[in-house]
Amino acid sequence: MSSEEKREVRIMHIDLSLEPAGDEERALEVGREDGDRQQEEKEKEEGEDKQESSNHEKDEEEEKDQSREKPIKDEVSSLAQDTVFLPSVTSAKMPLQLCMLQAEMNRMKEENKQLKNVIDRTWKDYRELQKQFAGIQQQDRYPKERQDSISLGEESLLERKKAGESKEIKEQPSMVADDKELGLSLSLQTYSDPHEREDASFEEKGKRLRSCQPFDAKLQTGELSMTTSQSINPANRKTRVSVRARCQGPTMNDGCQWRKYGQKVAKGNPCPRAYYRCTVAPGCPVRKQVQRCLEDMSILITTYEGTHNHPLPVGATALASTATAAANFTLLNETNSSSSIPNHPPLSYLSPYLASPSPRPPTSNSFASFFGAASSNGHGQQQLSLLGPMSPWAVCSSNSATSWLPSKGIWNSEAGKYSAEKASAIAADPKLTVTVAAAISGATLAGKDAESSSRVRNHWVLETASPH
DNA sequence: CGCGTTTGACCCGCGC
DNA sequence: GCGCGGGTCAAACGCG
Repeated sequence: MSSEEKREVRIMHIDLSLEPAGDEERALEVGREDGDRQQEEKEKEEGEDKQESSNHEKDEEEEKDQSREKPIKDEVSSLAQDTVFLPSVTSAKMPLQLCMLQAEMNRMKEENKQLKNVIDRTWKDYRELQKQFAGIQQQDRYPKERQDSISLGEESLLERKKAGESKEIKEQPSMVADDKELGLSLSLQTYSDPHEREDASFEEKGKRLRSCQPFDAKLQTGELSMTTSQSINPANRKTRVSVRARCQGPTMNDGCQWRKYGQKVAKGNPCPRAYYRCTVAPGCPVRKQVQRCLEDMSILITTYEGTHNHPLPVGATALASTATAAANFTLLNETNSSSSIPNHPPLSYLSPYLASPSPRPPTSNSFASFFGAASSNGHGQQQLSLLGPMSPWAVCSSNSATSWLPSKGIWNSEAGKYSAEKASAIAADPKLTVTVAAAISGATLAGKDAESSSRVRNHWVLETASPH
């Protein structure tokens, strides 16, 4: 072992960071280090036996003796020097010194053990609390939930949630924080009755604003994820897309230019809601509302409304594409299930150039594996889970992070028979394939300055409400 | 000076 | 009819 390596070992031993992520690794390192140190001690002793002392060397020892009386932090650095230069040092006083060193080492080992115990206890408590929290949330919000999903080689959040409830949380508490899981969901709703739209849309919106819902647990633990919800009102041809994003800045940078025209404090949320108008082109009817989530101020809820009357910047195209995908999904399903709405309005809330309300007959299942699965609750609401790696595509002014939270009580046991059918039908729509792919690639583009984009995993949920 | 933001007033729909 | 709440308007203000 080289002197540099030995010095590094010393430094690592001193580092007793309480970071949970590297706990086990650090423990291993400490173990290895202890082994190394024992080896070093043996080497020391051997070196002592072999070498005779000289006056010059005695001087060195005396200097070292003096250094022993220095504070511990000085001693630690001198320990490294001891280790490095020991082979050339011999002394009759060495055994005493070694005893002192070993005593010190033992003391530090004890300290390490105690700290490790503290960390372990803290983690146990944390896991227990997380388990309880997940259980409570499940009881409160998803009493009869059923979720289907197909993973893309990566385990679905929903799947994990379904299979092990809080198993993941229980067994891998650091996973959520470590993986920086990125979730994207598209929530898309259509209403034949304006009142129904108002009620359902705003009620749901209100619920989402008031509470951050189950997946927010992940958000709160540092997950990067995104939520998009879209509601379409055939009556007034308006599209609403809601995007949840963890964002430090006042607004999300979605690629468009916006001008603020109002601000209001909405009931139930002390955080003011800001109103923006698109200024990319004069007369563009698109507006957006921006409001912080009540329960997690770091989450920004942005709701877009209307259709752009101009081409979009690249950054906005990604978002638009994803929204269009959601819109197309609804169209497809409505068409397949003999929709009561014969002619759909342009569905892209962001751009008419991206809207493509022309579903095609299923020709391929190749995309089915990308999408998780679609299901229905038998009340006209459908949800599609999809998974895929991507980078954050809506970039906050500071960084990007996004998240999604499913609406309440979406799933039920009747969903199964819809799932395969719809997943393949959706998958068969080339336009959807293209738009989602565009969203993903655009995401990478738009989110290039987002942190940790290489490690993120995504969870998408597409949710629709058919006007039956 | 132009543009964007702020903020109080106003409008409108809804429920009682 | 009245009150409430959400959404919008527009004058005032700030900034580059």
